[in-house]
Formats: sequence, structure tokens, C-alpha cells
Amino acid sequence: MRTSCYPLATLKETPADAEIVSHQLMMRAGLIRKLGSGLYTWMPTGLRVLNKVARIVREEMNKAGAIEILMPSVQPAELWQESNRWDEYGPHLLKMKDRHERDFCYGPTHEEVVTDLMRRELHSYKQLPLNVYQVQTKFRDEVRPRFGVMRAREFLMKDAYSFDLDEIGMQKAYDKMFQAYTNIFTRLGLKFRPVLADTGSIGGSYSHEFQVLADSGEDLIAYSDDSDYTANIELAEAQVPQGRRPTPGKVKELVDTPTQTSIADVAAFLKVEPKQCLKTLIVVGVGKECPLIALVLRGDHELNTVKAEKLPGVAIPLQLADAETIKRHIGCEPGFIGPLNLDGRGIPVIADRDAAHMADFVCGANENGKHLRHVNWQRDCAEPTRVADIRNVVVGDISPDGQGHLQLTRGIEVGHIFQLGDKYSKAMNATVLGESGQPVTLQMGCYGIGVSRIVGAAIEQNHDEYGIIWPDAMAPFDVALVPINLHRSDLVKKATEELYAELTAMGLDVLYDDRQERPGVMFADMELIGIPHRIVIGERSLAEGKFEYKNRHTGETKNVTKSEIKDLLQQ
RNA sequence: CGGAGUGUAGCUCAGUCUGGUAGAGCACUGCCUUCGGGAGGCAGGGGUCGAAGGUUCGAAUCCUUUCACUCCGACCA
Repeated sequence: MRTSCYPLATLKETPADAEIVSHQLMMRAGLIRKLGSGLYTWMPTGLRVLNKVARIVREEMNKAGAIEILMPSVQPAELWQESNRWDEYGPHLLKMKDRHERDFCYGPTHEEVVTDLMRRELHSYKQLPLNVYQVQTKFRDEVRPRFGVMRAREFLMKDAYSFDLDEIGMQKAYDKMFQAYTNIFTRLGLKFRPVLADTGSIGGSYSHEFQVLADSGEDLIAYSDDSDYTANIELAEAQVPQGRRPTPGKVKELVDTPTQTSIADVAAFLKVEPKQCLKTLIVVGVGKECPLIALVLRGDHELNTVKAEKLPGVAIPLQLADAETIKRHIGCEPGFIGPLNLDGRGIPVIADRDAAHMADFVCGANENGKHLRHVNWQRDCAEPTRVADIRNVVVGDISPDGQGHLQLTRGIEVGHIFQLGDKYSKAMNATVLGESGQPVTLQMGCYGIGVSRIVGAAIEQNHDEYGIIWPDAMAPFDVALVPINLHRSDLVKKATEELYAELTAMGLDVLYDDRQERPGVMFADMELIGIPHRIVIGERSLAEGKFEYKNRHTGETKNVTKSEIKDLLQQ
């Protein structure tokens, strides 16, 4: 490709609304342009990268035995009503009506469509196992799109769906996909980890996320420093504290805390550690019998909303009660709540394992401006209605597998695989006849990869002050040719044209910068775009029959012959 | 959805408080010089100041409404 006939679309300045480095560089390198919130056009260079990622994904999916199909992006409401997700999926679902006032949605995922397809197509166990996939545009109406293509509303996704007769088959299909995903992210040249994950609104029983490690990632990952254990913090289990609960010491005491409403303030005021305080959160419950539920944590711990939403009786999505409701039921402001006598007021107390293990703690007195200290479960306050793991793990916690301690790191979720079981096949009555002649409900798995998100994630992991540094596998071009004084030197022109023709004939993607630009401009653009190999063609080195090679990744420069160039590029 | 903010040239932004001929840098076009790391000079082109309504002799500027975008929070594959 010659730059004189190609819209490079590079920018010298960073657009004001690009916050993280990958978004800034994708704009500056001319990969994307924004159309609206969460909507991006892929420019020629960006599309090249996207297609390279998609190609690797397809190759590995095919190798794992999956078959490519393409389903509609617009889906009839009836299917979503069958699975109950028309309402459950919530406002993320972009709904629309056609001219006949029939309801449709733009697909955020395709479990319903593929299940419907397969209940029509599959009749016999002999047709199993089957795994179909597609690479397609999805739309999720995110509350807050951000970070460019990283959390866009419209995005490109590879989604695969496996169908098996039983759980053993489903497990095998899952394992195959786990391996395929590992191959894909390895080939793409990304630093990643598979992590145990929550299943979220897709549902199902068991799942892994594939996380690209990056400090700008939105997800927190917990991993053991002494074993293979790795899990999303949403799921990572906090262990039961060791030993017996300490025996109560001093007598309970009411203390004035006129303006101290946060754990930090109360702890500082009473000269105790936050871990000696008890934090009481009031959340909305389902049903009339218990409209409110108290969640109790150690002062230095954070509530894990995913875990909390799994508690029976807790409303989904998790919702903190407003100040007025709290005042009406408990009689104080949110900053002074404690677990005492809540059960008696019809508010069950669910304590975190660590909170339930505390003794002589500080907590709110359910009275404005007052806290209690030296409070003890049982002696001063009814034992919690229920004890559960409802907190986020913290650095240093014992690993759930018993080996080592947990550390935390950040990641970008680029893949997610689920064992769905019969969640959709049962709701939508997708069965085949088994060997015995009886209908068997299909066991499903689903497997997603955020193709467009991978592009952003790769840049987060691979860039420097000059621009993007693509892993070879997804670079838009393999090599950039930068001629010096192309338009004045016949020698340079001839050498560059020949080299361009020969490298192109080798099947390489070559970007030939034949613009009438100064060298500095061309160097800067090629580095910004992140092309792995750069060859400068100038009279200076041509005099010795050499070209100047520079590696974008290592920064290494050397003068080389044409055949050495070919060797370098063929690796 | 709650809170905050921004909309002026392709991009980054000044001008708005205090109403009076729409600006700068970069980008773009032409010419000249320069020619191995985002050059310099000269001359140009480019605007319904987000939109609608109002106040006023006069509105980018004041008022009302509205739309879009961004950030923080909540939420979330």
C-alpha cells in the first residue's frame, strides 16, 4: 500500500475526549473515529488490525472443530420472552419496533437465536456434539460507554455455542474452548490469564474469563502467590476466619460521635482501627415480609455486590436503601446504624464471615450522633440471622485453595466462556432423541471473545511515548518503507520501488510512504501506527548497497542488505 | 439514572463574567526557502458560535427550552 493513495488519518494532537492511552492512540494513529457515544467507525488501518485478530480467532475456532455461521443482529422479542430475558436483561437491551409495531431488539448476544435454530435443526443424538460460532456486531446499551472501543455500545464479538447430550460432553466442549482461547491469546502475543468468573446475566454454572493484564483494566483479579488459583474478585471467596471468636471483654458503652458518620471518622475519633469497627449497610429486599436487609461487614472490608445479589431475599440489582427509608425503619441517619435489635424490627442481619467473628467491636447505635463500643455478638446483640461471604477479598487473604495468599492485579476481559447447562435449552424446549428413544434436553456452553476490545487491550499493553507497538500477529502492516528524497533521487526511487515489489510478492503487508513529506513526519507516523519493522531507503546507505532497518519493538537499528531484510521479515 | 461540566474553524482552545465588525496555534491550498526526526517565510481558503425561542437598536455573550458529548457515582458483559 502506498500512503499517497491511502488515508492514514493520523493526528498530531490528542482528541479531548480520549481518556486512556489506547483510546488516544487509536484516534491519533487513525484506527477509529467516533460517530456517537459508544459508536466507532473503523478506519482502514484499524480495520486491518481488526481483521487480523478475527482471522486468528477463526483459524483457532475452526481448528477446535467449531463451525462458522452468521445469525441476524436484529432479533424478535418472542424469543427473548421465552427465555424471560426480555425483562431480565434490563436496559442494556436495545429494543425497537418494526412498521407493524412488532417488538424486536438489536442482539447483545445470541443464546436465544442459536437455541431456537438448534431446536429446529437437531433431532438426534447422532448430530452431536456440535459447536457453532459467528463473528458479528453486537449492541449493548451501556449506561456509560467509555474508553473508546474498550467499552463501546456497538462492538465486534465472536460468539460460539456448543451443544451436547450430557454434562460430560459439555465439559469436553468447554475444555476444548478453554484450549482454543489459550491458543488465540497466545498467538495474538498478549499477556493474559484465564480466571474463574461470575456468570452474570448470561447465566449458567461454571465459567472462566480471559483477562489481558493491564493497569487500566476495569476488572480486579485475585491470584495466589503460591498456586494456580486465579479468580475475578467478583467471585474470589474469602475464607472463614481461623480460630474461635475472641471472648467478650469490656462492658458495652454508648459514646457520642456527633459528626462521625464514616468508618474512617469514627475509628479516628475513638482511636481504634477500622478493623475494630462494624459497618452496617441497609439494602432493599424482595417481598413485603422483609423490605429491608442489613449487610454487616468489618470496617476495613468492602461489600461485594455480586456475592450480595446471590443472597436469597436481596433485590437485584443491589440497591442501598435511601436515607428516608432508613430513618423510618431504624430511626437514625445512615451513618449511625448498627446491628442491634434490627432483627426485632423485621430487618434480617446478614453478616460477613469476618464480621461475625469479631468481638469488642464499635458499631452504630441506631441513634443519631451515637456509636457503641465493646459490643459483642450474643452478649449485646443477637447473633446474625445469617453468616455469609459477602466481602471483596483483600491482598494477603488466604487463597481459597489453601495454598498461599491472594494478590490483586487489574485486567481487561477479552474472553468469557460459560457452561450454560440447560438454562436456555430447557426454557426453550431444545431436545434431541437419545439412544433410548427418549427426548434429552441439550447441554449448552457459550464462548465469547471481544474482537474489537482486543485491539484496545493490545495497545494498553504495547505502547511507548511514540505510539503503538503492535504484536506482529495483529500489526496493520508488517513493514514500513520510508524513502528519503524519493521525489528527487532516481536511485532512491528505483531501489524503493523494487524493494516494495519484492516484499509485496513475498506476501507481506507493506506500507510504502511515498508522500512528499519530510523524513521526520514519515518516521513519526510510522512509529505512531506501530509498524513492527521499518526500512529507510536513502542515498547515504544505498551507496554501500544497504538499507537501514529499525525494529519498532526493540528499537534496534542496523544497516542491512536486501537479502538480510527478507530473512528478518520472514521470521 | 443521580451529580458536575463542555458545546466557537478539521483538531486543541481563547473570547462569554462586563452585549457593539468572530479570534489564535496546529491542520488545509498556492509560491519561495529548507530537505535524515512532526521545518521557516509570504499569501490564501475555511464559521448558521450545538439547535429553537425570547430580551435588546444590536446577542457567541443575557434569559427560557432542548439536543449532543464528557467526567464522577450507581450499574454492568
